[in-house]
Amino acid sequence: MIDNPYSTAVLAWYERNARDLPWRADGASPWSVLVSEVMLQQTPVVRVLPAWEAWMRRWPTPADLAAEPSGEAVRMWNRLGYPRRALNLHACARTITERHGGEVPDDHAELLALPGIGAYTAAAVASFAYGQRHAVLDTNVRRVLARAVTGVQYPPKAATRGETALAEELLPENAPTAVRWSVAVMELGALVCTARSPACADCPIADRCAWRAAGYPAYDGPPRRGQRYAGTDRQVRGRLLAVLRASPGPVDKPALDAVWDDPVQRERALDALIADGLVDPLDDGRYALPG
DNA sequence: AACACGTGGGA
DNA sequence: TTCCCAAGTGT
Repeated sequence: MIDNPYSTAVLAWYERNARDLPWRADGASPWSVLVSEVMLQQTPVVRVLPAWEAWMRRWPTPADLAAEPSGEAVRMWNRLGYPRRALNLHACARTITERHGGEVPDDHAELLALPGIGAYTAAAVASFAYGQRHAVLDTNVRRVLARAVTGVQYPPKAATRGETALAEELLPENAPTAVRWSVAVMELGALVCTARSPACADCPIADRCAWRAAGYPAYDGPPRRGQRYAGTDRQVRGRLLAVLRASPGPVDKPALDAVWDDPVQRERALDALIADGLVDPLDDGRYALPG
């Protein structure tokens, strides 16, 4: 049975080229899949691998993490980036423990209600942890579909209804096949149909690729300006949190003041971290990771 | 609907 | 060096 014009070739390619990632192993728990998906939000696989191993070794179940203060999750997060994801995971663990009997929910809507779990992650966990049929639309899938089907170099900056409709239309009917298709397209985007230099010679669907057929027209949309980092509040927040993570206990204000010259920006960043729940201001004037 | 939100590696 | 990008989410 042919589900879409690409499925046979893509599934066969995945069969031979899938990476051996631990969260794809047969025995991988739903919790371990959820943790991997959150860590992989905007963070490359190679950097997630060791962090995931350490995290799962320390907190094999949601209850294990729920029993700890949130600051331990932030500390364990180390330099993965976007540390509020650590807070989200901790909050997920508490909710799962208190309201879902300690089991990661298998219902898409319940997953979506968890903190830090959006459209992509809910679909990914329902698919990869529970074998359900959902359109999984991440940056890899969006790029592959933009090229192979739509014939353009890059998808729009934000996912559109049209992209979601297309992904659902291409999704195989049979649930296990749909799951396989989803992970296979993601893998194709990650390994072959990459953003900068796609390896079209290795692509199983190059002969049906609309972008290739059109002669690889260059992206012509509005300039996609990257976000600057140096000098931003984000950089200051990063430095502040690095000091807290490196210290086994609370730190004095001067230790934090030392990371950035501009006091206005420094205070603004610290206040924001406190508001976000990533830093705890103690009564004695010192600061700590949240308890 | 833009924008904020970390970090590091490759070209 | 600078810029782009990496399994996004929340506001």
